[in-house]
Parts: sequence; structure tokens; C-alpha cells
Amino acid sequence: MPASSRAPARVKDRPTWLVSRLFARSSGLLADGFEAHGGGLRSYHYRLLAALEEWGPASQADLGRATGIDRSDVTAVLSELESRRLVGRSADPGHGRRNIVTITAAGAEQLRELDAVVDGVQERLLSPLTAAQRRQFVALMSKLLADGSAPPTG
Amino acid sequence: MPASSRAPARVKDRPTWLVSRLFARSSGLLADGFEAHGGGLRSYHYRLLAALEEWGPASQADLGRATGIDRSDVTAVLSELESRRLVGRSADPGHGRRNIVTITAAGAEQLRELDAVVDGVQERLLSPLTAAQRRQFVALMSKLLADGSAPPTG
DNA sequence: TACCAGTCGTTGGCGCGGCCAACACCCGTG
DNA sequence: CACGGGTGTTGGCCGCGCCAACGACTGGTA
Repeated sequence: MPASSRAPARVKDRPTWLVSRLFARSSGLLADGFEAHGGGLRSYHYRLLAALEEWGPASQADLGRATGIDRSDVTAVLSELESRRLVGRSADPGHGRRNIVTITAAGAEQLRELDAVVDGVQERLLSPLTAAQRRQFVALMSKLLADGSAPPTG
Repeated sequence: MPASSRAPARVKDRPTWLVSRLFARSSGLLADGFEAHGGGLRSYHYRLLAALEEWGPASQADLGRATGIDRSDVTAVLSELESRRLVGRSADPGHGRRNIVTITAAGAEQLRELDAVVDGVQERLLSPLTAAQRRQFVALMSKLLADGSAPPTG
């Protein structure tokens, strides 16, 4: 199963490689969980459902901006969610083109299931670490991401 | 530039999300570096060149196993490397179907350039961390990956 | 009022990394 | 000889992340 744990020495110890492998493991666990308990939904669906529950009904463009998902992908994924009745699309009165997307009760229910799946994956992903190490790990990643695109201090 | 730093609260603090964002940043830096100084090569090319230099001439199937890259992708990427004269393919005498792939002098030269690019990316990726924190971070990731697919101890 | 800039949803496409299936070919073994 | 297995190749699929372009629509300004 561990497809590409193998690599040349100059590759396999570099942080970028470790990040890549860790992402592979993380996304693999998520994919497994979603497949098993998510009814074939993927991370895009989860992100959009979560955004709708957190911020309430919104237009597709707003959803895209809120989640960082491209407008075109939002359209496609919402269509899938809509066909499963997890989401509703209705025209914005007073603004012809815009849609108002709402999460349905079934959607909120599905979101809770996905939340449980995602929580379980966190646990499985971090299981080799102690609680203190997990906090360290999260703190280090947060620091990398926060200061990563740091302004030129000028 | 930071496309999807945005996310619902229930998403954006989870380790799997941080890993995903960190991977996005890491692979973005690598793509930028390869585009700028790698002549349009990508990570597959780098992995294969590195494997060839580390383990010497090998068949395509062996390269695939050594790097975790699928045989079909190895074929395609080697063709690109061959057309740039970074790699040579020759028939294995005494084994009709098998090829023996060799890195050329130009390939070794290109590999050194890519090494420099990749080293630079490590530095940029980890720049927010102190040396001690970098060691911690690498150690934590290694632990996650080593024990991640741990056998059931039974 | 007429025009222009900008937004919105949608379609269609691309790239990368990672896969799988099928095929023709070749090998070693029984 | 027949067979199983490795080998290289072609072609396709998926998920995630993008981009371009279009018609429909809006708001602001001349």
C-alpha cells in the first residue's frame, strides 16, 4: 500500500519530501474515510457544507471566496450536493443572476457525519505523537504557514 | 497569491488542513523553482535523475520500484528526459524487452542544478523556523511517517 | 439615456501527481 | 512446447487546483 515511500537518498530526507509524503498519507486517510462513511463525497463537498453551516446561506461566488475553491469547481460540486438534496439553490430576488445556496437538514446531518470522519482521521494521522508533540507539530505548521508569505518587513 | 488560505473554522485548524496547506506551499515553491531554473522539468524528472545517479543504470521497471513512480509514468518521463539528452536508453543485451537507462553527463549536470533549486526551496520553506525548530519539525514528520503505517504489533 | 466596468454562474479546458488495465513481447521454468 | 511472470508502452481515470471565455446581469458615470 505505501506506494512511494521509496525514494533516492537525496530526496527522501528533505523536508519538502516529508511534507509531500505526509500529505499523501493525510489525504489518503481522508479519502478512505469519506469513501467509507461519506457516501462518495470528497473534500470539496465537505468544505462547502462547512462554509454554508458556518456562515449561512451565501452566493456561489461568496462560497468560492470563503473557501478558496474556484468558482467553476463550486458550480460543479454544488450541483452534486444539490442532486443529493444536501443543499438548495434558489434565485436571489432583486439580483437576477445570483444564486442563494442553503444547506438542507439532510446536508447538516451529512456534515455532522463528515465531521466525525474528519475527527477520526486527525486521530489516526497524529496517533504516533504524544499530546505535547501534537501541539508542537501544529504550532510549527501554523508558524510555517503564517510567516511563510511574510511581507518584506520594509 | 495565497489562494486557499481561507476556510471554515472547523476546517482551518485541523492538522489535515495544515498539512494540505503546507503541501500546497511546498509544491508551489518547488514548481516555481523548477520553472525558473529547471528548464521546465518537474518533480518526476528530478526523482528519476536522482535515482539514476544514486543507483546507477537501471531498467525502467527497477526505476519505478525504486522511486515509487508507476511504470507508465516512468516511460513517459524518461522519454522527455531522453529527448533532452539527459538520459540514455539502450537495450539490455541478453534480455530483449528490458531497457537499460543511463544518466548522461548533461543529465548529471542538470541534476546538480535541480539539487541547488531543491535545497533553496528547503530553506525558503523552513525560513520561519529556528534551527532547533527545524530539527523538531523534521523529527515529528519522520515519526508520523515511520509509525504511521505501523504493523498491528500482534 | 447610453455606455462601460464589473460581477455571477456556467462550460470547457489544462497541469500535476498518482493510479489501473490491457497489450505485445520476452524470459525462465516446468 | 506451454505457461506464468516480468517488461515497456499506450491510453485512460481521478482529485485538486487553476484559467479563459461566455451570456446574463448589475451599478455607476457620462
